[in-house]
Amino acid sequence: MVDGAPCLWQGIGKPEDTEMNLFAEMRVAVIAALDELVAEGHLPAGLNYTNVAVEPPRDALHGDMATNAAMVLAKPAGAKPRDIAEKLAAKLAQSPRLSSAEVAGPGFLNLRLAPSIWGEVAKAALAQGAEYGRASLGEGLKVNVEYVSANPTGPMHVGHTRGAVFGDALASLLDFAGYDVTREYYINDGGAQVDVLARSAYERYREAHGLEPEISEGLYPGDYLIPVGTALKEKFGDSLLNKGEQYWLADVRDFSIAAMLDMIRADLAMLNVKMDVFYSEKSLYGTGQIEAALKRLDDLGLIYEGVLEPPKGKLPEDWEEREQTLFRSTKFGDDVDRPVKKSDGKWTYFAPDIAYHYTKVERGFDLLIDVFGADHGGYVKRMKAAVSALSEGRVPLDVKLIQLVKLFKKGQPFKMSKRAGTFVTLRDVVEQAGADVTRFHMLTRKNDAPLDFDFDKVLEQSKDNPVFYVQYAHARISSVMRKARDAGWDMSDARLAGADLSGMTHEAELELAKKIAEWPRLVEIAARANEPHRIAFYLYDLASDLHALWHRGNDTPSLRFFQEGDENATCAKICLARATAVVISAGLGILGVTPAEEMR
RNA sequence: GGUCCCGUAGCUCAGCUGGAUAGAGUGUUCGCCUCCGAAGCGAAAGGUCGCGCGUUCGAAUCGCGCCGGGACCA
Repeated sequence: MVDGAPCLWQGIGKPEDTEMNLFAEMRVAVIAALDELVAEGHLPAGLNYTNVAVEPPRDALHGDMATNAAMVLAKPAGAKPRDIAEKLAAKLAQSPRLSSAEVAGPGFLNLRLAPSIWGEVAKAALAQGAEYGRASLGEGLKVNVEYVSANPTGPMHVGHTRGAVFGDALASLLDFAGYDVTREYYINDGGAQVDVLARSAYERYREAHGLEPEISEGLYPGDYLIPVGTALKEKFGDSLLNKGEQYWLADVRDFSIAAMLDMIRADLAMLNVKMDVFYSEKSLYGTGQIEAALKRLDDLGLIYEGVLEPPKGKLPEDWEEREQTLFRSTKFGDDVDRPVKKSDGKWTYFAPDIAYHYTKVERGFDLLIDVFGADHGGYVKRMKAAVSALSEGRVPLDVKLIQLVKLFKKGQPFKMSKRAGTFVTLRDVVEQAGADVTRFHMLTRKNDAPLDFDFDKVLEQSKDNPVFYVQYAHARISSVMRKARDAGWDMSDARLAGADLSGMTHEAELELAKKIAEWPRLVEIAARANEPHRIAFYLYDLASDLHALWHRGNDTPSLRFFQEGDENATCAKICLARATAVVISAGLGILGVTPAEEMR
């Protein structure tokens, strides 16, 4: 709300924390009015208002917002919906912020806001700038979002790219919705695969010495290890040559992991993905942390020695009909209990995962989110079981699975194959499409739906490319503002905030202002659902309204943003345009996309 | 065999955690460039929301069961 705006709800009181969310504000007013009806004896006391909603109606003809209050409360209040709605309408109609309140259909109350509200919305967006729409939904709760977590054994591919973009955008969205977010990457540097990495790099090291590398089956054949071999030679000279693995494995492994992580960090930077914490799996070993986590489970009576039933169908490779140490994950909804220590006394891969998540619980997070590739779907139940057990139900773990990316070139499917050398890395994608385009496009689909990525389509500059369409809207606003400044006029936010918007009455203008008014509500909905793609769709709609208004200006000069020779009128028009740009910019910011100033 | 996801206009997909006559883009048909950036705009046509049962004032949305597609266990 703009500073100094009067409290306009007569005797009802305006909530302190509405953040110019008209829908939240109106809901508070509706509930206040209901309370008055209770006080006056028209409704019984003790009604539950949780299902009372104030929403935009599907059909704009019904007004600006609608409430279902009368229908929700009819039964518990023992009254007819339309009777309640009539009384509620009479109460609300007293507000100068409403121009009408009409009962419709089975008991909807359709509300139409006073025209002056829309100007206020635009100015509120200007005044709050990048903060407009920021929500307090998260109440400062500490949430840990773990994403990417690619093995440090090679470059990241397209699948990682989508997970990285999704996790990053989700983290930003939750931050904007009022959570205290930590972005985290779990480095799988403790398992057998990093030994394979070391052996592969060692062959490249031999190659750097002019020897023929023996890249046997099971080693990583990629060219990306050639520079690592060269670097190993620079560091160790020939001191590692012709020696048994026990002499060099640890050194080469540490060196190679560091090199891979450097590469991964560079890739993430290219994609504009940020991390707060890189958490090493290896740091859990030899420090008693795995033991501590399992002791915790043991203390809760959830660890036992036992033999698992053989699974139906084909036997998994790691199944053994021997006694091993098991975690009673079935108590928390898993299908079978899971081994944490094999019969030979070694940890299973699950054990460090448990310990790692235990550190998250111990680090005081209120909510955990893991972003996994869809191929890890099988681990979801056991991880949830572990976190639920370790935190005694206090900390929820939410796992977001990222579906496959299907690549296309000129409309033709583009198969990835390591053998054929058509392995598409994150770097390939970003170099060809650009970080902004890649990010936006990957966020135009729900995380659990497959995504088509066509290198040609995403770069197309046309309306059917949402990235372009949204960027173009922002660029147009910048363009018209440049034009106004070139006329020698002050277009600062401070000046625009003083604009007289009483002339903003055309349907196309109001449409745009109403869309801007929906932004705070949309942020909450998207955050609640953990669905950043909703931001992308909203931005497309917003851009569409901007473009529509722009084109109206072609036929109707009075609707143009630039009003020749009239500074005050231009100021009023550009106030709305600038408010639109503020929201586009904030929305793109959540998606991690840079707003364009021009489209050259 | 089991687990998870999906099924909405010819095609690609949204759909507000249960609301009114289900929406965009694309494609088809029609109208529109002397006009702030046509790199488009406006309009029309197009749907048994996979099928069935249930929950209730009210279901594309929630539950159960089928059918079909995908991913994973591998």
